[in-house]
Amino acid sequence: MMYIEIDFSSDEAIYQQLCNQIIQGIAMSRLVDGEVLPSVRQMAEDIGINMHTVNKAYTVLKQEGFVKVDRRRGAVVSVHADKEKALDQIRRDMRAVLAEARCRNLSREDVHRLVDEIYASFAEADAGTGTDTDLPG
Amino acid sequence: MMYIEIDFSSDEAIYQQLCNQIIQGIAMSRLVDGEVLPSVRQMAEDIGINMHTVNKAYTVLKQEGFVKVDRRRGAVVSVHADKEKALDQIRRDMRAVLAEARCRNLSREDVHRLVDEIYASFAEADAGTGTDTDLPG
DNA sequence: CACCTGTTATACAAATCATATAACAGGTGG
DNA sequence: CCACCTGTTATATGATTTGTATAACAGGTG
Repeated sequence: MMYIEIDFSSDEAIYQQLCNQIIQGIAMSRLVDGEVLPSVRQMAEDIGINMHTVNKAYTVLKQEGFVKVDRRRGAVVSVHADKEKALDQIRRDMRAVLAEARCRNLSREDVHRLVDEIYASFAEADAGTGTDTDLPG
Repeated sequence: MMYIEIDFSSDEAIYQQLCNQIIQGIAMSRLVDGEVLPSVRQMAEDIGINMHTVNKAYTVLKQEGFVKVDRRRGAVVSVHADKEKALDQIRRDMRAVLAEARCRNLSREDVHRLVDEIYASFAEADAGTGTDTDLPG
């Protein structure tokens, strides 16, 4: 199972951090389609938080289509989302980030480099798994 | 003054929406360095929200270096932020957005196109102002 | 039938969000 | 000096969110 690390001093909600880390885990192929996440009780015990906080994270992930629930197994990674459906949300979020970036005098090229850097870091952990990526070199 | 539009049914906090729209206004050069924002009381009345909600937004913008306060004039747009100081936050936010994008099967090239599209939209309103941009064509 | 899943119902404390009324400190202009 | 404008602060209140806690329920497995 992948490492989950929660920053309890962060202003970001615990369930939100958990969601983000799982999504990033999927992006890095540390979590692959069909993989079973730890049960809400197990995950809660591992991290040292309440069961309901984990459940809330799973519920959000389910609503956003990152996991599906199999009653016999539990929460299963399931990435069958199409581009178009989620694009609106991504566009909104991206717009906010880019507005800040532009105010900080980051050029379009700077952002491209940052995107490449992060996408590369996603694929790094993915190197030996045989998964195909969109990466150059 | 630029248009501010609040979505009261949104799950995003009002002061947060206000911050984002002002930052996007700066990114689009609808708000330029030295420009005076409406007073907290005026802005609150215009939008139909409480003075303190506006004040909270201004306080956040001040802490993040987007405005400075001139006691005689009020909140003044002031973008003197260096790249490096704010880069960590941008990198974190960008990483979260890109993780979701990659899970939605957006390729690196797709993201580049999205970035170009948004950056272009920033510069559009900026077209007749003589401000130099990083845009191609 | 025990045992594992997610899920739901309550309840509770703490924090956040938005509102409201009121006052204070500093700068401007009549 | 005095109204008048700024941001700012102090309190208070109500709604919502967050996280925790105990407990129970429904469905699938062995």
